[in-house]
Amino acid sequence: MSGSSSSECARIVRVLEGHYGHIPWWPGDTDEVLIGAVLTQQTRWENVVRALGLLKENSLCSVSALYDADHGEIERAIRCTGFYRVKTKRLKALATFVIEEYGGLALMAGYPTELLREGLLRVSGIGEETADSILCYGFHRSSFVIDAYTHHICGCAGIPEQKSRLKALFEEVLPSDPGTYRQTHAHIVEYAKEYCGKKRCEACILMNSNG
DNA sequence: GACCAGGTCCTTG
DNA sequence: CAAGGACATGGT
Repeated sequence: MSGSSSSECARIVRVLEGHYGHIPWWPGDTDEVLIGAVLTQQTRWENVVRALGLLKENSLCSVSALYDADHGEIERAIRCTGFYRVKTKRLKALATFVIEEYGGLALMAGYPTELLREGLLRVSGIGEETADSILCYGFHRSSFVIDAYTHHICGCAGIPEQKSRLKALFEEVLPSDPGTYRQTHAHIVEYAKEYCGKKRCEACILMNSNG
């Protein structure tokens, strides 16, 4: 608890890897990851899964289908994720970006990570976390995701930094391998869900006392 | 019934 | 630039 921030990051990565090992996380094709990344904004993943199921039943679970769909039918399918009106607009904006700027996901996949990230951040409703989730889980790029859980856990571990700083720290510490990026983020979120209660956060106690 | 969830945008100070 | 509110449904 007295090391540099980057060594603290490395410690988190090491400890959680030992604790969880490999866990499957965010399976699904690129279309599904893009859509899920928007739907999960400020929303429980279980509700996102339901919405993805409804989208599939209505043949709407793809970027190209959303591009063609009416707002009403999208809203109906994703209502259970909350913020359904604004999320429908965001999905439409994202689909429009992918189709009109790149001609589809397959072509988009041929471009470098930084270019894609800049583009995604220009889409209304796509912020840093959503963009990085799309890059990391949808396009298998080494772009580390800092979400609320990660931010919180880093605070527990004695790294009270801004999200942008944390992203740089993890990217400095991790090997440049997309699989490791995905796995590490998954570990952190699983750990947070397991140990961060509402009233008292057990993770803060565990991570400070011991490695 | 209050409180929170794997954010982002817009408005204020 | 930091802080606060809006967006909305579903679970505890």
